[in-house]
This record gives sequence, C-alpha cells and structure tokens, in this order.
Amino acid sequence: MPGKKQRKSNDFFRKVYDVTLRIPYGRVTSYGAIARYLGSGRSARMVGWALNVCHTLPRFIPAHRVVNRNGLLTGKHHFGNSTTMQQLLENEGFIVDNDCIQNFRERFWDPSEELL
DNA sequence: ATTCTGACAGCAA
DNA sequence: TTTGCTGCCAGAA
Repeated sequence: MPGKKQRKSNDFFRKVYDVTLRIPYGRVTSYGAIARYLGSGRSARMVGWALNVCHTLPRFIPAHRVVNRNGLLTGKHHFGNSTTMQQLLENEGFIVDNDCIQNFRERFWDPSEELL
C-alpha cells in the first residue's frame, strides 16, 4: 500500500473541506462552527489553515462561505484579489458592507444542525 | 529539536 | 464596551 504517510491531520483537513463543500448555496458558516462540528471546538485556527491551502486542491472549495463568527470576511486577503471573496458572496445574493456580511444570523448555517 | 506564525474564539480586565 | 492575552494544532524556517 503506497502512500502510507497519511496522518490524522489529513483527515482533519479533509473533514474541513467536506463540511465546507456541504455549506448550502447562499449560506455561510464560521470557522468555529466547523471546528466544533469536527470535535475540536477550539481549533478554529486550524480550519483557517486548512482553507488556506485549499486552493492547492484540484477541487473547488467554497471557502468564501466561511467567515469568522462576526460575519467578517477575515480571509478575503487569501483569495486572488482582496475583492474576490466579496464578489463571490454577492454573486450568491449576499450583501457585504465593510467586509461584513449583512443579515449574517439569517444566513448562518451550522453544520451541527445539518437539517437540510 | 525549537520557535514562530496563522483565514479564530473565548475569556479576563 | 473594547482591548489584550491564551488555547488550539499543524507547517515553515
């Protein structure tokens, strides 16, 4: 079995991507919410780290649907242009003002609830 | 091996 | 209320 270097971290990262991919169109969630859903309630920073390298993946990850707990686009700087994240969100019907998602609470999607 | 940093969040003052 | 420190864990230097 080749590629035996798999680690748990891979699993963690994969879960992050998996959850992110399940965020419904037009909804957003937070780093902390994902972390909690994964069982590591206080490793929100790792979620961000995972998303930071998600662009290296062959698969598209809707990372723009993940913001911090205030609905602030803290990761916008990690998209090609600083405006890319906001544009992607506005393209989904979000109203972004001053890097903050309006009606964040209504648009918030908690992976723990996962009631589609 | 050790130290620093990072797309956060919670809590203390 | 705002500010600042701490916890978390994986990578890079």
